[in-house]
Amino acid sequence: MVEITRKQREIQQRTQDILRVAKPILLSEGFQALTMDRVAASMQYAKGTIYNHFPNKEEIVLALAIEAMRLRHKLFDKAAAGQRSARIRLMTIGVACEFYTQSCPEEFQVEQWMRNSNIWGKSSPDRQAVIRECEAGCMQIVASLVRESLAQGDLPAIEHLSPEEMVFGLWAITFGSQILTASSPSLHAIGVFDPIRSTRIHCCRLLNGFGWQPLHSIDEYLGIVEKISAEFHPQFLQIQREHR
Amino acid sequence: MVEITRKQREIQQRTQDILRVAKPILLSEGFQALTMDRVAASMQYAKGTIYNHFPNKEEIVLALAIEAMRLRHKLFDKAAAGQRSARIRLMTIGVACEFYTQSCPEEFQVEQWMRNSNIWGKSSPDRQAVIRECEAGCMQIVASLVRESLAQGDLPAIEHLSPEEMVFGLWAITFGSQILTASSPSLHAIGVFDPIRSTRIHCCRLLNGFGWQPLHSIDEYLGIVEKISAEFHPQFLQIQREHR
DNA sequence: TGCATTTTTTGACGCCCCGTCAATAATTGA
DNA sequence: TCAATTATTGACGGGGCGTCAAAAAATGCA
Repeated sequence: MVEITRKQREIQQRTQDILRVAKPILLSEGFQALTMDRVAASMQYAKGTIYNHFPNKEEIVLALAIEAMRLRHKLFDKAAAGQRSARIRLMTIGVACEFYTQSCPEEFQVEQWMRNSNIWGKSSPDRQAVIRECEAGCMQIVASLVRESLAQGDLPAIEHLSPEEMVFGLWAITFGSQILTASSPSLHAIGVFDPIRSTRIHCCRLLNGFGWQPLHSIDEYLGIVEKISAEFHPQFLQIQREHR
Repeated sequence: MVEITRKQREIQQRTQDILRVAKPILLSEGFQALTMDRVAASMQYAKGTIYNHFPNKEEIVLALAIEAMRLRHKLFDKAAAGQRSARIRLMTIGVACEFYTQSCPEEFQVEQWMRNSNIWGKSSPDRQAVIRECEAGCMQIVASLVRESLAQGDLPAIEHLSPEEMVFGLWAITFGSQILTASSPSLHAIGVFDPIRSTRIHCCRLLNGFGWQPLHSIDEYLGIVEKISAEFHPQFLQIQREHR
């Protein structure tokens, strides 16, 4: 079962090689520049061989997206670990999101490609399922922090929102900000100069709004986030490196 | 100058006809099903004629997106008009967003296609500029409500955020929620059953967090939003109809 | 080692789409 | 009426997708 022949290893390796070739093409020239012929040619294989690994080019993008989301998941895991309060660990996840978007721009970009309905729609249910699992996994990490706080009493039970719905709010604002930042070049022109800072502030307001103890003033909050950021940056970098 | 010959009118009409033919193809079968040959064939024109109207199919999508965003803009205008307090009118814009996403799903969908980097990247700077103007116009409507409230004293000047950055927060959470709702079929499985209600609550928290008077309890807020929704729904429907 | 069988690789092929452009048709206006 | 202008047409070159029969390589068995 666990036995893997040399041949099988070679094939797995080639799958990796294909991804390594495809990624820069996708990132620097876009999806439509990513052609099977081109991938094959630049690896000195025939096109048919590439099709042995991926049934179409959309699957290549999804495979890249799975790698990207695994990295995101690892960052979340690291952020959520440790002995600190759930609120602090939640903030650390926010920092992880910032790290991911800023220091892993390629992975972030790949995630955006994956959300592209052209691509998503043509990919296989199998890979779609993996991605959904990964997404749900990330969600679970956050949701369990919320539940932990509820159990601890730091976070009052709220009649209006389930833990998951609270996560949904944080998720929406973080995700929405990042998408807008990435896709709205007019933001700066419009008067939003430091979207990361704005997003932090909005998250703080949301957490305080939930009544999540201890409440932080904006300045306190920003200070703590800075400290967390400085502390975790090297660890996140390490994870990013290990991710190959 | 204002004179338009019969011929020119015919041509403008045909541009419209092309859009009417293209829209359902795009919406029901996706971008890749939208081919110039197909559009031409289903209108009984030669392909070249279509190319006289649009230099490529991406432009068709952008033209549809411009129509969609014009509708959005009109809804925002209606929502922001009237004599009520700026806070209420801002909430009405939130309701307009909900209406747009739910009752104009085709337009909402087209906006998503437009954001697709394949499509955006191949379209002309002219149409891109129109879209950006439209986006900025919507942003301005909201930002001016914020400024109005600052001037009135309902909204305390905040040392941390400019009006635009406050809008950015509302925009991010609304937009983020809608995108997640539209593109994350796992949401329901994850425990978020009523994303619209959740989003309303998060917006309320944000507004209260800004110290925007009068503060509303969640229940008050939800009640007011319901009332606004009931009141404006017919008007919004009217605008939608007039929009052809 | 030799040979038959299985597995893998290859690239030409059919199909379809894009965007062009010379030829044709329609319209205009004098 | 007819020359000049404008609009329409669809065949064409270029290129990508995904397939598949044939060729090559690897494997296993005597």
